[in-house]
Amino acid sequence: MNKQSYLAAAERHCLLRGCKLTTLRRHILELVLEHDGVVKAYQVLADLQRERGVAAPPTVYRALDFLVEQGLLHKVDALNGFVVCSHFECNHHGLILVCEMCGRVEEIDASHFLGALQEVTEAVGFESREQNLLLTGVCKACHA
Amino acid sequence: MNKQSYLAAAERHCLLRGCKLTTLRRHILELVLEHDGVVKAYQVLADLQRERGVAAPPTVYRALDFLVEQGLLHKVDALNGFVVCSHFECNHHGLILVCEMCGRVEEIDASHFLGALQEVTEAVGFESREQNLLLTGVCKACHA
DNA sequence: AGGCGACTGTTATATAATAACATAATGACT
DNA sequence: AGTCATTATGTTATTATATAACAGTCGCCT
Ligand SMILES: [Zn+2]
Ligand SMILES: [Zn+2]
Ligand SMILES: [Zn+2]
Ligand SMILES: [Zn+2]
Repeated sequence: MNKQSYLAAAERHCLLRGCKLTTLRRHILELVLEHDGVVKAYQVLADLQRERGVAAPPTVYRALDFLVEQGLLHKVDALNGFVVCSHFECNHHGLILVCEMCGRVEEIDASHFLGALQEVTEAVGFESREQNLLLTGVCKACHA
Repeated sequence: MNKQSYLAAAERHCLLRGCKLTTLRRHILELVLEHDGVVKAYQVLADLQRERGVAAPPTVYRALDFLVEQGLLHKVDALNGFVVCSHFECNHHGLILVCEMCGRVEEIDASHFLGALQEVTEAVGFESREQNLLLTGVCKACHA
């Protein structure tokens, strides 16, 4: 999926959810899309400043939080970063693999697995919030 | 397991692994043990300062990193915190459930799951580093 | 027009983590 | 014991990450 159609789909996705992908939010989503893999908030901030002049952290964080909330991005806690979700339309349960060396991200479907996981947690009365699990490690390429 | 026997076991554990639980590291482990659930580095720092006078961040971070490396603590990325591992001696694959509301932590064994998980990731050539998985959500008590 | 709710701008600050270098303690070897 | 390498700790400064708080703007409804 190229960037233009991704952005169009993202816009539809937000509308369906009753909220708006504003110019700013869309801009920031574009900036994230420019990168491969994990992107950091302050990197996005720098990009934004380069393109638009002055900008402050809250501007970026608010937009990123919005995008995460809408499922367009996933937050990568282990790296203080964000990654694009490439299949936000299906109600997926993804397993996100982040390479510690190159920063590349691979999101694989693990619905069956995470369903089973949910059973385990529910057995102890725990209601899990996230539907996307994240693992850090070393990818195929870097692992050689 | 009470604190004294935990600390003794921790000391043995380190020796077996060919490194030392020094006075400082032990002290910081004790400070973590004082709390329930997730503890933050700067909280430990404050505790240390209260007990010992002056102390700086690197002192705490180095000790915490050591303890994580030895498997005595787990790092909770999602909350920038640390939790005690209560069964570091068995070669466990734990699933750590962190309550977003109260901060309490429950570590349940999920070896069979994580074994299956490993198979999935290996299928795409990814070598996962962590053996302990973390989920955030809402615990039984807070969930009512 | 007026008021409301959302989004955004702006300034300041809080929180988390590390770099870089200095000093001290430990242990191996002669 | 004395030398030397290694590890651990102290110290200062800085970088990185994230949020609070308030002010202004804009579209929309009445
Ligand atoms: Zn996804
Ligand atoms: Zn890689
Ligand atoms: Zn554990
Ligand atoms: Zn709770």
